[in-house]
Amino acid sequence: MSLSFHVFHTLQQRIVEGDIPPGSKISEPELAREFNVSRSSLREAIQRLEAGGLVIRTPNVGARVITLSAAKLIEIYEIREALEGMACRLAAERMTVQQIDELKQLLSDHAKAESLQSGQSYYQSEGDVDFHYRLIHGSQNQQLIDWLCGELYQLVRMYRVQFGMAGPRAKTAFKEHSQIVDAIASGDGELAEMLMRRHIAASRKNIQVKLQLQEQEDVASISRS
Amino acid sequence: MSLSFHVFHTLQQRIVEGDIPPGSKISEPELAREFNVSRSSLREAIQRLEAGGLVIRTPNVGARVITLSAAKLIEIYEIREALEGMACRLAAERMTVQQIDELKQLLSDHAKAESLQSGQSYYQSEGDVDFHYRLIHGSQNQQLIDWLCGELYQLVRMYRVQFGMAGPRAKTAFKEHSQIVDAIASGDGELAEMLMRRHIAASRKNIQVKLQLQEQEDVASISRS
DNA sequence: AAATTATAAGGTGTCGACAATATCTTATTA
DNA sequence: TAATAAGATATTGTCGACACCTTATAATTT
Repeated sequence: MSLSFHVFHTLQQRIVEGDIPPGSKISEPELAREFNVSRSSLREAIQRLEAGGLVIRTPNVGARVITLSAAKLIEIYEIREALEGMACRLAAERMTVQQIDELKQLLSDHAKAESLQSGQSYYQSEGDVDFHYRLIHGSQNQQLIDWLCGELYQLVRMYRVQFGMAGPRAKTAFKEHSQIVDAIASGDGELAEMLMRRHIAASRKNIQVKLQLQEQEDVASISRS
Repeated sequence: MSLSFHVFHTLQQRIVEGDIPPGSKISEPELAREFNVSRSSLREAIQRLEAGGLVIRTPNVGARVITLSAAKLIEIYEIREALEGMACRLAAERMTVQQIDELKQLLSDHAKAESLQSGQSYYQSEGDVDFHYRLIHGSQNQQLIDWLCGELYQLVRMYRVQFGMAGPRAKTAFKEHSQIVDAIASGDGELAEMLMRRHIAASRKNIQVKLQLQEQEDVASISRS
């Protein structure tokens, strides 16, 4: 496979997983040595990271990993609400009965896994992503699929890791997912969209209160010191 | 300014304006000679074009300008409906009175220009874009702004040029714009979003019937030959 | 003659090097 | 001592060159 692509892929993973922390300088010579590639290949990798919104390059200075903020996370969720809502509407109109059955299967698998493990680890990290992933593909809108499952997905993952989100919304989310599938199964695009939008908006609000609490803790710890 | 950026900008313009037609091969050596730059700089420009979705690169083969299709255009409008709808909702909640006044001013300017020129040239090509542009910025969602006014905007422009769209929707669109501004002025985000979605959906449907007609003509001309 | 293989040409991927710019260190001055 | 200026160092932007892969052309075979 292309050398620069391999470097890109590795760096993307490291950034998203927090191995290279937000705000870090991306040094071309240093990384070129580490990967044993020329700077040309490394620069191409960096450019892809920039295109994916994971790093920001300033002319004649270099690239830095993006810094995360609560405000930007909210922005992402606003976009997700609009886009995945639309994806859900289209999915309701376009998914085949077979695809819908597979979605139902996925959901019942989650139900079992949840009752078994009684934890959110499986559900939140794997199941939730899987569910949204399939639904987006059900929209059969390639541009939508590419963007949501590519660029935006990596950003969401990065925030999940950095802000440590597992959330106690597992059971609630499962119920919401079920309702969405029902709407899709009955071909009600309008309802499916509305439910998905509420689902994501609820997730956003959940995050907002959590972040506000964190902020208050930070303020408290500062005034304590 | 960065050399590669200049090349990128020029090529982007040529592609969008149709000067380099869809499906064309992008030859690195050829263009490097034309711009008097090294292949490195040119490759960086091509990569940006790829990131912007204007060209597609296949490994060890090279880059080609994207090919346009009715299906892809519909996809874009589905995305715009969702995203600009959301932008409109946010704008209604967040725009200052001054910004809203400017928007009203813009609209009345359009009204004058329309009655004066009695044509759609000014309105459709400049006014429509201007209106949507301002509204999107009103959302104050930076990610949304970047994507809609950057990547997606260029794609829309490219389709407009290639498919020759001016449309007799000037008067209708103006009325719809007015309603949207009214909703924003009264701070009704829900209504503003709905109106914007209808506005874009109507535009999409308008395009769809036009494309269908073109297709029929094409079929007819083939059977005639 | 058509299909297949071998050869030649052209293009892309990758590399190391140099020039221009930015950053850090040291010396100077108020 | 703090701020500024000058120099040294490191990093980025750009270039030309080479190796590998793809594509076009010519030769061979059935």
